[in-house]
Amino acid sequence: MKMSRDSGAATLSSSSARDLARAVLIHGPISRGDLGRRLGLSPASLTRLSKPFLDRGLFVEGSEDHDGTVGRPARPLDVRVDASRFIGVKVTGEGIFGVLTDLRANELSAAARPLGEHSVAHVVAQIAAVVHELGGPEGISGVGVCIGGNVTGSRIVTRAPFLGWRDVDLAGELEVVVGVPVSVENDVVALTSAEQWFGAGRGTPTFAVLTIGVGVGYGLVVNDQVIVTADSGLGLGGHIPLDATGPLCPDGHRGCSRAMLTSSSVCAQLGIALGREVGYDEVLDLAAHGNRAAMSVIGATGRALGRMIAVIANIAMLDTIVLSGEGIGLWDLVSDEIRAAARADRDPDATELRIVVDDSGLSAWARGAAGVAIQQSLGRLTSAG
Amino acid sequence: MKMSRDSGAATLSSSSARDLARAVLIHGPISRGDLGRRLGLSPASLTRLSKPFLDRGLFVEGSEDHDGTVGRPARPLDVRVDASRFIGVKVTGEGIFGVLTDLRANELSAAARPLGEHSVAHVVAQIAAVVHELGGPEGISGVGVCIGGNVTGSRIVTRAPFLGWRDVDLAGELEVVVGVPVSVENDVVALTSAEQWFGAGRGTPTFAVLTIGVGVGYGLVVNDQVIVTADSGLGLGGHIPLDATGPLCPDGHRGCSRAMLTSSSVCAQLGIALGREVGYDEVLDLAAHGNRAAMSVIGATGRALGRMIAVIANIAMLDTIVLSGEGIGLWDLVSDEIRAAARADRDPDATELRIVVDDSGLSAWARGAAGVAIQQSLGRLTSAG
DNA sequence: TAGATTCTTTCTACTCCGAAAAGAATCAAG
DNA sequence: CTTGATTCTTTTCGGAGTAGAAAGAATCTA
Repeated sequence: MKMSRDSGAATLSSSSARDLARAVLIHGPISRGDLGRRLGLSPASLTRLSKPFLDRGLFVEGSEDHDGTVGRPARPLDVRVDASRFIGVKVTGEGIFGVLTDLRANELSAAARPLGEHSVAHVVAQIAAVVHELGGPEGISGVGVCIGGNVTGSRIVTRAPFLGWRDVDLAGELEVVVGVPVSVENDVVALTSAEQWFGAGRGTPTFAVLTIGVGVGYGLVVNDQVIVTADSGLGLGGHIPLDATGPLCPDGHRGCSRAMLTSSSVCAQLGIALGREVGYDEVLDLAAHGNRAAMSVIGATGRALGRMIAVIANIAMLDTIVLSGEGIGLWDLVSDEIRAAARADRDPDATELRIVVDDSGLSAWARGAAGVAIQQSLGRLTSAG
Repeated sequence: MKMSRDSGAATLSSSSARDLARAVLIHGPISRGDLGRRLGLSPASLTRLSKPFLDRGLFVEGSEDHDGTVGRPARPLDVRVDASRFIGVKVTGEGIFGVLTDLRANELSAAARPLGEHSVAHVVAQIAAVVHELGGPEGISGVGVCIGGNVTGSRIVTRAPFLGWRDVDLAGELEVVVGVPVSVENDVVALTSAEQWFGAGRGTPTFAVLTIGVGVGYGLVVNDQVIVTADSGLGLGGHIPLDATGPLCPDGHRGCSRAMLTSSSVCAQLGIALGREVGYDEVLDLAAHGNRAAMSVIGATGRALGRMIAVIANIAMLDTIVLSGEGIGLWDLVSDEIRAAARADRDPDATELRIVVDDSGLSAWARGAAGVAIQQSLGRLTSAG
């Protein structure tokens, strides 16, 4: 028997409702018609599905977007982007970096803390300090944390070598302190998923994310699904042979991606040439000002990066690659060489690659963590209402 | 208003019905309960969905498979594998190779014809001759053709460099001659899809297919979907740098996968050493009998293959690789070196790779073509009834 | 002011699914 | 040989979700 008591409390938790919420979140203000086409649903279904979201104030109807065409103007749907704030945190061996974001993982402010020791209690305390510095946890809908290592169930860090952790319930411990839902994810998975929803991969069903910096990160999205395997936390993208004349990596591979692309490797190469220690930013600066040794090192790095891009495109069968990470500043110096090297290792008739650079550097990781929190929050919204 | 005229003519064409047909075809005799678990459907749905297939004689109920356990024995469903025969054909620059198969792409008999010239008419005639030699087209439910090059819509060869073809409606021309439905597909896509349905990839959601022989073929299946892109026919897997000390490929890449792994390259390398021309089988034979030069060449080839496997596993994020092609005979000689090389280029903590060898050689391609015809035929069955 | 056009909503019927109960076919025990 | 336990399958019934058609709404154009 049908209840008439609350006819507005329709589904909100079905698979279509979840898809709708996701589509609106990702594709900004968008009319019901466009949504119907995108999701493969009829206009009637869109009306039905969007009503509960509107009733609960999760969606707003945008201004009537009449762009000169005849006919009734579309009333685009959008999420109430100001309705909720999230905090994303990247944990490294040296410190905690956090950002405050809106519902679309746009950075509103940032904060950082150094990390003296690696005990769980200290890391949790420092994360909480960053959360407070960013104005939380009051008014915050969720906190996302990303970390280099294996994470299961978006909660437990099963293995984080750089912190010496095994099987730490980081989400649980942090929730006790901050009092809002916490999601934990592998850093590369978080970044990849955030690029898919909010970043350079928006609307692209298949693409790869390649980050360079302290390490080499590699994430893959195929047919709108982030690929996560048991090995996701291991950094498998760091073992690709790129240059047989390059330096050695810790595992003894000559010229593999870690040996060629990480900041420490680049600095070490130039350090040998100059006979003194240099930082990554200084390497870029020297190269930009014409220092021959620096240009040579950066050039070789760029060519290796181009080769890596080509291998990824060939093997993962895709044509869009997002570059990110703290070390991506070299793109501005040698983008032509990177592109040329990538093209040289592809078939001449192959599709031109689309290389997108996310130059938000360190904060890209933290925004990725926020993105994970946002996605989890969306799941809670649509399932519990 | 419901018609009672044909209450058994239930769906048969819904998405679930298609999934059911596929699952039964792939997983052999299987009970409704297992199917329900596999497809995520309730027992009630399985009864409903399987009824029309049983009514039309497309499925049979297997013998009651009571294996000692208590309770009512399961009545497993299976396709009528004897009900239909298919022919798969591989077209190369030198000849036509065809196989007769059952509904599961098992080879029943084989036939071959040389290909003197490459005109469309001649190729069509020779394919038709092979079909007749295999007992067709009477009693044949479909013919699949695979070919190295770009194919669209499972019908049109848009580009086949080794035949000098552009935009040839091979399916259409052949259907006129043989009178049964013809499907055309890129050879690597066909093989990959057949391995997924009927071969080594059965039940594995994500895996890669790597073939060596005249060329290097590479196919990818992620989350049960064969990855097909605009570049699928180009042989992108042939451009992976593997050995900086190796020979050159036609594009000038030193030690890339084509330069290292193709039969002609292997033969040429040993040919230089011995000062005479040798065939691929002879190279393997010499290596097996201890010829130092042959062992060296095969060893280097095996190590390159291992490195390629590692790159694929790392970049495509998978742990199962199917090796096939006419040149895979070297596996028997140097499997240990291949495995060792693959392991060396992976993270020490990474999942152990599952390397599966399909040693059916040339006929693997033709069975792949038959597999495509079978899949198309299944689509016709479930859509039209 | 009256169409024309386009977007959105309402109404209704249909498809598909699952939960629960009933039925069927076996084994085990008395 | 009967009874009960177990397991698989089928039937019944109601609910969730969808699309098609027609109506309604909001704009532009003549």
